[in-house]
Amino acid sequence: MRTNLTIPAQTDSGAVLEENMIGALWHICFVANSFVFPIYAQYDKKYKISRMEFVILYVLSHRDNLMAWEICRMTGLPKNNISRGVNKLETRKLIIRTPDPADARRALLTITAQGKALFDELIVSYVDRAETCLSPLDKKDRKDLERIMTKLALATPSVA
Amino acid sequence: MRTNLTIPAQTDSGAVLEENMIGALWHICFVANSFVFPIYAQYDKKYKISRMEFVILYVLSHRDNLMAWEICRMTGLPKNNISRGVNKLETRKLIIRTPDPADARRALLTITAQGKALFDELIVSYVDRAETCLSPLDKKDRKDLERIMTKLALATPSVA
DNA sequence: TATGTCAAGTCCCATATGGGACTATTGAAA
DNA sequence: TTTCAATAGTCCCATATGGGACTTGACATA
Repeated sequence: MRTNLTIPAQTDSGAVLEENMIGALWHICFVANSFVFPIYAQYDKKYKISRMEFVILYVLSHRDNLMAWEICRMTGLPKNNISRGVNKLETRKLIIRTPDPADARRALLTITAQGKALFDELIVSYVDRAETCLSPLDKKDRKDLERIMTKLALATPSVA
Repeated sequence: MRTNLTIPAQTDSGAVLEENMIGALWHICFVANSFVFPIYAQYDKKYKISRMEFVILYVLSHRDNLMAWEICRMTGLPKNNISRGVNKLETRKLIIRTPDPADARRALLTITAQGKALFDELIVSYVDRAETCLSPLDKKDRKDLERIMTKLALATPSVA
């Protein structure tokens, strides 16, 4: 078991933000990593689904007919990685790539019934883990968290 | 420029959580990645400091006389990576490893003046980026975010 | 129809990452 | 004092990752 001494945010640098905001971002990263790590490990081990592949399935289970670069934009992940994931998912018939007849560069991606079925299986662990991780939060905390994170996600500046 | 269509959280799985909590965690991961990615790229390019090395410097600039495994616990990062980082930082004289005379397995890590100086330089970008990323939040949002993320970080279940 | 530019993906390669085995040391039990 | 288990850390290796060059196609301008 782990005691998780998180670190008090105190730096010597002339911080522009209140110092605790540095800590808040540190904690966001820590929580994000701690949250997804075991999930991806399990997906890989149990389903041979990589992080990239899961992310693609996640996006496509919400939005149909997307191009690869749109998934990049929505996830902030590099296009070569997404490209690899798309190819693998296609060969496993979990998604379908429909070439756009009007523009040969483009291909629209759609999740298959098979893909959706797998995703619905995957998301169960995701929800379980979310339940575990968010259990210390009460109703109000959750509302606040949702509001704030949505605000941040919508405004987050582009990753190069 | 990026428009960042984030994804509405709606899954078919019988979610235990309110569905928006799945979205909240998705957003946490997205924000965390988008936040740190450019920073680490810059650290690597400009200072030849890797993510692991920065993390170690960060921790050691807050707490002295730590063992490597304590850094692992505080960051959730695997011990071999931390080990590599520690070795590199030691050869660059940014930290000092003091063997524990009472137990030859142990070594206490301390940041050097040189290391602290570098860290103070690094943290400036970190704060800048934090300022950018958190700019959509008002005072109350920030307070809430800090409170909630601290709560989460303290309670986050161990990573395998 | 040439020509330059941008867009969507893919490929290649060097490096980062993490699992698991291994070493060395300590402390406890027998 | 041997044996066993646990601890701290390192090593080895297979894979994941991301930068950047490259390919192909579309479209604008001439």
